[in-house]
Amino acid sequence: MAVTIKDIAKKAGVSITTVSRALNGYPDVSEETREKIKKIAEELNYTPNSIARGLVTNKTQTIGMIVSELIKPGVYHPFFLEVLAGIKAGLKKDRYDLILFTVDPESQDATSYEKLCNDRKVEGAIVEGLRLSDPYIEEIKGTQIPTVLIDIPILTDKVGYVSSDNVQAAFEATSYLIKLGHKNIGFINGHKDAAVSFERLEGYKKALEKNDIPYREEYVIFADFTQEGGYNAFKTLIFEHPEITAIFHASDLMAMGSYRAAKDLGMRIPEDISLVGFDDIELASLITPALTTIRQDTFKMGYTAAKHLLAIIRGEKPQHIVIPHKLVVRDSARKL
Amino acid sequence: MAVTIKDIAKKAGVSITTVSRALNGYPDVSEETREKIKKIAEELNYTPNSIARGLVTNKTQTIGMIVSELIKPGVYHPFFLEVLAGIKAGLKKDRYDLILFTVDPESQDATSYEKLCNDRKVEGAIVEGLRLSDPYIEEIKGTQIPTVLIDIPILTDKVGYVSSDNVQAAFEATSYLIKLGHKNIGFINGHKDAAVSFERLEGYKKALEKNDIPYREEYVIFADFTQEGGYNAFKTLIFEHPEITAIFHASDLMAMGSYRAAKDLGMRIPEDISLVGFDDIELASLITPALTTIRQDTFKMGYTAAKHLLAIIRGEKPQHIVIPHKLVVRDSARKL
DNA sequence: CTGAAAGCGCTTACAG
DNA sequence: CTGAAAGCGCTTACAG
Repeated sequence: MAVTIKDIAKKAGVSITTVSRALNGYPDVSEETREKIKKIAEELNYTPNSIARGLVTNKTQTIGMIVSELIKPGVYHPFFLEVLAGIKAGLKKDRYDLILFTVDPESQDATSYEKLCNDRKVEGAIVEGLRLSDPYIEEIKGTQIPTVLIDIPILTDKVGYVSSDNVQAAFEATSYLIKLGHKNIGFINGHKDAAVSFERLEGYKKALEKNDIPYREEYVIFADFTQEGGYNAFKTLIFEHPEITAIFHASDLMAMGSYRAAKDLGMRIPEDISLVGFDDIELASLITPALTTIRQDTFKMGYTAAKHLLAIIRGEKPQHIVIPHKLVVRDSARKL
Repeated sequence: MAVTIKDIAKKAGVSITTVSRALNGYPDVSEETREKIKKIAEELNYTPNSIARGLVTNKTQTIGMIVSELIKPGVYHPFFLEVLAGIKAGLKKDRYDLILFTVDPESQDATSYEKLCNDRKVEGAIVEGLRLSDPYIEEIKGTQIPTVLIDIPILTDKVGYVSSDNVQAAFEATSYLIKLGHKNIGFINGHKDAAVSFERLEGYKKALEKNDIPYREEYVIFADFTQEGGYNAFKTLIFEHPEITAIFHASDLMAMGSYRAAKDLGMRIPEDISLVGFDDIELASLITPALTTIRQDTFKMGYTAAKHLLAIIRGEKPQHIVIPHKLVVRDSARKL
C-alpha cells in the first residue's frame, strides 16, 4: 500500500540500492540519477519506513522520557511541561522523536528500566521525577543505556544528570531572609525521597552557619512538596515555635499551603510571617502577596538534558550540568 | 548483542518458528516445548524486538499525540498534563505506547499531518490544541489515519472527537449568574481560533435568551485565553460598561487576569463584581476568593480519547463523545 | 557510478 | 505439534 523504495526503483529504472543511496545523500550517485529519483519520490509522496530502517541500522532516532507519578502533585510536575518543551526543542535539530513512558512506584509493572527501554529500542532516555527509593534508581546506576536524569544525582560512564545548584539556591533564599533581619527561620522541606531535599537542607544550614545562627532541627519539617503538606507543616511550626518569623519552603506549592494556613490562623503575609518558596510556578506571581521564590530555568533543564543525552549517545562523557537559578524577590517577605 | 529468537531456538533445539509461536501464545505448541522455551527466554532475559515485529506485522503498537504550542499559555495546556495522564491510562491495557509530537503554527516544519504520522508509523493519533486556522485541520478532515481530536469538532469515517458540552457548560455558568440576580453580565471569551469559543458564546446567549435578557454584543470580548488577555478585557469591559455586575470567563486564566485588574481598580470580588471562570485549574481553589468555575474532567477526556482511538483502530465508527462537566460554586460570585 | 545479494529479527502461510 | 522458507522495507559491504 504505502510506497517503498522498490516502487521508486521500478519507476526510475534503477536498483533499490541506488534509490536508497540517492535519497540518503550518498555522494556516489550521479546528479542526474539523484534528481530523477528525488523527483519520483516526491511525486509518489514517498515516506521512508523508519521501522525498516531501524531494523537494519539498529538506530531508532527515538529517545524515551520516563516520568514517575505524572499527575500526582509531586516534586517536578509543576514544571513538567516546560521541561518537556525544552526536551523537544533540544531534540528537534537531530530529528529525534520522543516516546513517553509513565511509571509509578506502586505498580511498577514489574518492567525493569532496561526492559522498558529495550522494548522500544530507544537510543537513550531522560528520567524525571523518580523517588530515591524507586528500584529504577539502582538499575540506572548500572545501566549501559545512555541516560540523563533530571535532579537525581547519578553519574556513571553512561549516565549524567542535569539540575539546579540546589545547595546554592537554598543558601541564597535563606541568606535573603537573614539579610532582612530574620533569625528564627523555619524550613518546610520536601520529603526524604528526593535528592533535592537534602541539598536544599544543606544550603539552608550553610546560610545559618555563615551568619552564626544556630541550626535548630525542630525548625525543619519534611513535608511532601504538596500544598496540603505545607499547610500542615506551617501550623505545626507556628504552634510549636511561635518565635519563627520567616519560613523557607522547598516548593511553591507548599508555600501556597502556608498562605492558606496563615489565613486560617489570622496571620498576615508578610506582616506577621515572611515566606519564601522554590520553583516559581505560575501561581507565585499571581497570588497576593506575590511570592518571593527561587526560579529554576526548567525549559533550559529540558533542553540541556536532551542535548547532553545526544552527546552521550555520540560517545561523549556524561557530566553533571548545572542550570542557573535565580532568586525572584516579590512581596511575601519583609524586613524585620 | 541483544538476544534474539535465534539464540533461544539454538539453545532449545527447536526452530525459530516454534520459538515465535511458543512465545506468542499460539495454541499449536506442546506445553512441554512451550515451557522449555519460556524458561530459556527468561534465563537469557529475552526482549522481543518490537521493531522487527513491527516491520512484518505492520503494527507498531504506537499512537501519536500531537500537541500544538505546548508551552504557550493557550487553551488546553493548563490541563495538558491531566489529559496526557488520562491518555496513558487509556492506552495501558492494550500496551500501546505514546510518541509525542509538538507542532506550532509558525514553524509547521512543512511536515504534513500524514507525513508526521507515517514517518513513525503510528497506528492512530490524538490531537490537542490545534487552532481552527491550523492547516492540519483541513488535512485531518480528509485523513485515513485513525484520529481522535480533543475539543475540535471533526467527524469523519476515521476521525472522532471528545469534548465537554461547551454550550451547556456556558449556559449553566451564565444561568447561575442570572439566578444570583445579575442582569448585566459580561463575557470574556477565548479567541476566535478555537471551536470552544463559539460554543461557549452560544451557551451564554442561550442563557440570556431563556431569561429574557437582551444579548448585547458589546458585553462580549474575545480575548485569547491568557491572563494578560483577561486583564485587558476586564478593564475595557468595566470602563465602557460600568453597569456590568458579573463576568463569565472562557478560561480560569483569564479570570485570574480579571482578579488582577479588579485589584488594580480597587474593586472587590465578589462585592463589586462577580466572576465565574472555566476549567477549574489548580489556582482556582487556591486564590482568594476561590473562583467559581466550570470543571472539566480532563483526565477522563484523555482516557476516553485513548479508548475511542483504539476502538477506531479496531474498525469501530468514530463518534463525538461528550465528557461531563460540573459547575463548581465557590466564593467569587455573590447574590445581587 | 550502479546493482545483486545478504541480512536486520521477526511472523506467517504452507507442508508435513 | 514442528520446521523450512518467504518476506516485511530498508542499508551496506562487495563486486564490477
